[in-house]
Amino acid sequence: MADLQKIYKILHDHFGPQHWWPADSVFEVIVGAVLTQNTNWQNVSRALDNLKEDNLLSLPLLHALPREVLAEKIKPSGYYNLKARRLKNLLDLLICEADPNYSEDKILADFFNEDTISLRQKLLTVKGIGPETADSILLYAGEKPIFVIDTYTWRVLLRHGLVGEETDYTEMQELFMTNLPHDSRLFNEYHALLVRLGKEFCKKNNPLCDACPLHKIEPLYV
DNA sequence: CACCAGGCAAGTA
DNA sequence: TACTTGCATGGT
Repeated sequence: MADLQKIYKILHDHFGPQHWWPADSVFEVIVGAVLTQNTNWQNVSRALDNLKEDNLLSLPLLHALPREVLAEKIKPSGYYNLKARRLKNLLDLLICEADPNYSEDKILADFFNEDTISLRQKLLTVKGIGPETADSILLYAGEKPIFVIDTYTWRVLLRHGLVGEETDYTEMQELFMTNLPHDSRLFNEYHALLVRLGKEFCKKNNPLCDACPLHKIEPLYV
């Protein structure tokens, strides 16, 4: 079994650390997690810049901002009406349990001060937050040891014969989480490396090529 | 012009 | 349950 540790080493040796998630604050990670749904990061970055220009990138301010105004600000990220609603739903969750006198940092620290499973289920109740967005928030904002699966991850695993077409999100997540130590820094770097590999070598209509660092790893038996 | 990008929920049969 | 469709901007 070509173990996942070995694949990690290959990727890390090849690409080096990826420094994810690019953001200036925990709150920015959370907002970015919603904005990046089915959208490239460059467009998300523009949307975040719009919010920063107006000094709106804070939990209380965004929560108070009318949805229509928020939608205009995040336009470059695409699906802006939808994402404005989804963000609002998420902000409601973060605010509703919090003491209004607390700072953003305190509110978020309190929010993440709970076990990962409960938090994940809570996030998944929010309309517009699915498994990937929830896990991204848990891992990259909350530093919880949970593995994020995205289309790049799926495509990389599929192309290299590590999983079958029918493998779903949960199965792939379990594959990583039962075969690796539950370390948030490892999961952070590993997922970022898989995305990096996907962008460079596993784009949607690109064939496998010899230059891919995983070109000849052994099949993985689950 | 077509196709793609760090998904998700709602609709249909 | 298992597909399909809507959402939308900006880069290649």
